[in-house]
Amino acid sequence: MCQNCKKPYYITTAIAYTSGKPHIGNTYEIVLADAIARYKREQGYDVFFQTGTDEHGQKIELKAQDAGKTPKEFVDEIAGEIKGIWDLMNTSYDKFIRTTDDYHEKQVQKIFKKLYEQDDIYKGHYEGLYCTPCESFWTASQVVDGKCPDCGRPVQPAKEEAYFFRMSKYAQRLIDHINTHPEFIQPVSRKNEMMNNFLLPGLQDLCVSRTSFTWGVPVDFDPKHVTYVWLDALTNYITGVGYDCDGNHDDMYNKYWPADLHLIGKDIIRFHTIYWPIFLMALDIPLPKQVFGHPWLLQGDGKMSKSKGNVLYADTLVDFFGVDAVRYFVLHEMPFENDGVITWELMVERMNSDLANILGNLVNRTVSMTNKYFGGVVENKGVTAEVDEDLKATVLEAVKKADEKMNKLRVADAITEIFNIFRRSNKYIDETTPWTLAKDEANKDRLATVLYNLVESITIGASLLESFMPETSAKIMAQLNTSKRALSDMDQFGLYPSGNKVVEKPEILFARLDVKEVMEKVEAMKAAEAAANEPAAEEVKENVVDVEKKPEITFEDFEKLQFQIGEIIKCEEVKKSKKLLCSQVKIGSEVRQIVSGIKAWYKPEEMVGKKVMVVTNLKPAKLAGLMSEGMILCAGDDEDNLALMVPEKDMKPGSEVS
RNA sequence: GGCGGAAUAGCUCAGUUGGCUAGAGCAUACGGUUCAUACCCGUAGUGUCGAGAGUUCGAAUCUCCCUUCCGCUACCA
Repeated sequence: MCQNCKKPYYITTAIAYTSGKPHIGNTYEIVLADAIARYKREQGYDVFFQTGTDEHGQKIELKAQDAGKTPKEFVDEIAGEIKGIWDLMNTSYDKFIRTTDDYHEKQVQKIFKKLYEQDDIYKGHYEGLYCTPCESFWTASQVVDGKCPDCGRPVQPAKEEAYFFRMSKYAQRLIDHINTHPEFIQPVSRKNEMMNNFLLPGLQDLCVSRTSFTWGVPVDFDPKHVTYVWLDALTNYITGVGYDCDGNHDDMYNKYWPADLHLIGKDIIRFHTIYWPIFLMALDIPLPKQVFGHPWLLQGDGKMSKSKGNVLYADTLVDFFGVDAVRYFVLHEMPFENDGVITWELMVERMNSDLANILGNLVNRTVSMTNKYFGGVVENKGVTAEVDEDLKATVLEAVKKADEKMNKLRVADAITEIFNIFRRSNKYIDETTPWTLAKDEANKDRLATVLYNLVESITIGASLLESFMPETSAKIMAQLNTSKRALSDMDQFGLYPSGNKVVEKPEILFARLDVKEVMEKVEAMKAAEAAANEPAAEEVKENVVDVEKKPEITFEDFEKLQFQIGEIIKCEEVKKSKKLLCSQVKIGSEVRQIVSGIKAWYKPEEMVGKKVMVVTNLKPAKLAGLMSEGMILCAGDDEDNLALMVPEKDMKPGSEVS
């Protein structure tokens, strides 16, 4: 590499799934990546920042169908919406890749073929290990007594073929890599989880193709298969920079791969730290340097979900607070390892105390005083006092500390360090009391120096802020009539051009908000939304769950099942298990013991007395050491809600359901 | 059930290899100030550092045990 060339830095986010509009939790990731990317540019790296969309899969095929669109039309629309939000948030990505881009699909096909030809991928046969009703495949170790671990029915020879990747072949190499590169998985606590749960017990082979749907990248040598999610999605990180399976890589690829950082949600750490590295090993490509699984941004009243009506979208928040306030909030409120919380009240609080009071007001009072006492001219007269030293030290120290925090990806902590500059500056005003100095002409030069020091401190602080709040940073620079200070110049204090003139009238950067007023607006907005959704038939369509379809069965198959009403007469927790409840259920004249995995949704005492629908001719099985003679039926959706099936009228226990 | 982590002020958390009266922010109360967006600055706090035992001159920090919570995972008829 040449001496004058900047060091490359390649950062990616996960690609967003185009099944719907991303909420603020999803948006957090791109903002976080943007802050890191912008900061790395400040540090002098040649940054390439890639994001994009994951657009294949059965769920999208079904959603498109419901919307009366082709899958491509559907994903075009959603991808556009996602890109719109990324742009709204002022994120500086260099590339927006879509898994439906033709160069990507082409490479996925080549990669699939290559891996197949070198025997890393093989066509699987599930003889004796396929459960037809569950439409699931099991490995020998998963099958219990020759029966499906899911439903307990005997597993049968394969009916559907699929391609598998031999994960175990590379497991040891990956274990060694992780052990010798402690920075690879961040935060480190995740490393143990991956090791103990997957790598050390032995990796299962991974299914990499599907025949049950068609909206995907076809396997070109066996077209009834489409590539299943991970081999398609993960490879975006290399195809986006011009990887070519035949070796004719784009220069971009040679320059930027291996990636410096994959920024992803903690839910997909496994795929990025196990499957992805192994795919790369199979392709004989270097591994990314670091994978950071960030925590989640949660609503105060639980996980965001449409049915709860508590989903927050970036654009809604921006309407209330503005882009930079939202950026500030998600970046500041999210710790490194634990989940962060977002509520309207917290947003208002941060907005008022940090942005309006500490930062906005500081700029405002400084500019005002400069105008009032010196007609806007900022001049360093060099009349120093002891307090100045502490101010300077704090400012220069904050620059260093923020830099250290950013190098460790501690973005929230870095912001806190920057705000220490503003806090210290406010204190400096109180210590120097410019309004007192102004009363005596003899102190004029001291007063000028004080204001110069303030303007200089704000210039440095606001320059640092650029990575996190670019618009605000620019606005402050405009008010101070200067340009952004380079990071490399921040090791000294006093570069603000003496004699420069600030704007005449300070513009309010962040207006204080009244919590009550905001909450009233929020309630009004929610009410309007509810009213708009209520009568609409689309609502029904919107609020549905799509599940993988099971093969058709005959009436004879159905007749094999027996359903009856059972009354729960006793119910207690299964102590050994986290999820199980053990119920005594009266069905006709007999009482059966049934174990169900519903502890998270129902307390034993609220189960008692309920009449429920039971599958009564299911073969008894042992669960956590207890016999279970049947199955209590429940409905579950994609948002983790669960409801018992109870008869619409009161029925006698034992009544048959047909 | 397996593996891992956590428990510190009202709230959110920080506390490096054991070492002086245990810290920050927010919220609260009181005081100061008036350049500024009723802002800013200062002071005050309360803490059996989850319970118990141990090692040590000395433990928030190390060991053991208990309780509670969380994460991943298995099971979830």
